[in-house]
Amino acid sequence: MSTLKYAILGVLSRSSMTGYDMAKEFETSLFEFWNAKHSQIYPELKNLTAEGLVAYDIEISGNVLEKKLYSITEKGRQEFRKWELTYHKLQTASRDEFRLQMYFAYTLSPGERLALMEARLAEHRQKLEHLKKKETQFSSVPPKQEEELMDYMVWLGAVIREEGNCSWLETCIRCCGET
Amino acid sequence: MSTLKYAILGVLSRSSMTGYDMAKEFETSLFEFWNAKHSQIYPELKNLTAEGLVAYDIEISGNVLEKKLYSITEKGRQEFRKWELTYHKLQTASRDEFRLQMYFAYTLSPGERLALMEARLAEHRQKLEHLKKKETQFSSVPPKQEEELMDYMVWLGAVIREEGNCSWLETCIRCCGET
DNA sequence: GGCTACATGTAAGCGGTTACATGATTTA
DNA sequence: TAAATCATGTAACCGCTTACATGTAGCC
Repeated sequence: MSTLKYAILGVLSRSSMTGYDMAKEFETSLFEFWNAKHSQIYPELKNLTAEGLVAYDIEISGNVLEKKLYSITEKGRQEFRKWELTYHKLQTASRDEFRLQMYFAYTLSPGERLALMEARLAEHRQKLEHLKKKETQFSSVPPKQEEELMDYMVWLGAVIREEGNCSWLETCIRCCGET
Repeated sequence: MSTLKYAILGVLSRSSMTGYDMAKEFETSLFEFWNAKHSQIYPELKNLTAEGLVAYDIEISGNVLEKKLYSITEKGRQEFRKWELTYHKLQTASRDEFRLQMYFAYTLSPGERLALMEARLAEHRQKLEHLKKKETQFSSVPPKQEEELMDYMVWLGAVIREEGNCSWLETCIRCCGET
């Protein structure tokens, strides 16, 4: 069973929602480590329903619009817990176009190389800044409540990753300057 | 044009080789930031040949075996340089099953959570150790020669990434211990 | 002679993106 | 009443993985 299915089960284990809401959930809360568009979510929800891992109630919004409010079933919770307990080995590093470009950047002049790295650093710094603004959403650091603690941990993971990206590029830029 | 094509052009800009050699090159030198199997490489080389960006000479190995030794063409070099000079914006964060699992780990007991994180930390520490062993391959730190300098930079990027992963997990584990 | 590595391809299938398609509800 | 958002789907396509398929060369 693909990871997307577990992502959906996980989201539904937090709270019931429509496919539409779920697409927004991926865009907002999960975007740092997973993503899925509605075109992938709707068919997957259909499959999960067929497998009995989720179920939906139809809610009427306004006069005629039928919304499908999905919930996780007991069978779904069991299946999800099995995945959640399984340790999944580290996969091969994900594709990174920028690092690929850097690897071949010996063909560029120091100035051309520097321009790419400065642009990248600016983006990572902006992302880091954006992440740090979110720190205030936590009641304490680290939070005591379990659900919030995990939110904090993945947030911290993103912060540390961005700090690493920044310090890497800063070092690279310093190296370039010596040339 | 997909990134794989530029990866291939980049590899061939370093030195001419067969599709088979290239698959090994991806497995060894590039695996930290890109990957491609021979089943993807051969068709792509065919396309690139049709586009006139690469060309091959047939070499006879032994008595009958025909090897295709691929080289980048001048047109290929131009096309590659254009890509190499282009700044490509930061994409949405790549999918990370472990972080997804952590996000939902509030459903687990502290002990169950800890087991996952300890296992992960062990893998990252091992990878970091493995990376650090490669430091000796550089003539100096940082290297003066351009090609080696870029090898060093991507290596450093991998080291910093792994150090970040380790320190993130160490913090997470410490947090768990306080619960 | 047998095993491993070299060498080149194709086919099926999966996960994901982009685009197509439709219509209701809410808000300005 | 127009625009933005809510809401649900399908279709075509792309990049990549796994498996299928074949045969040669070098080494023990």
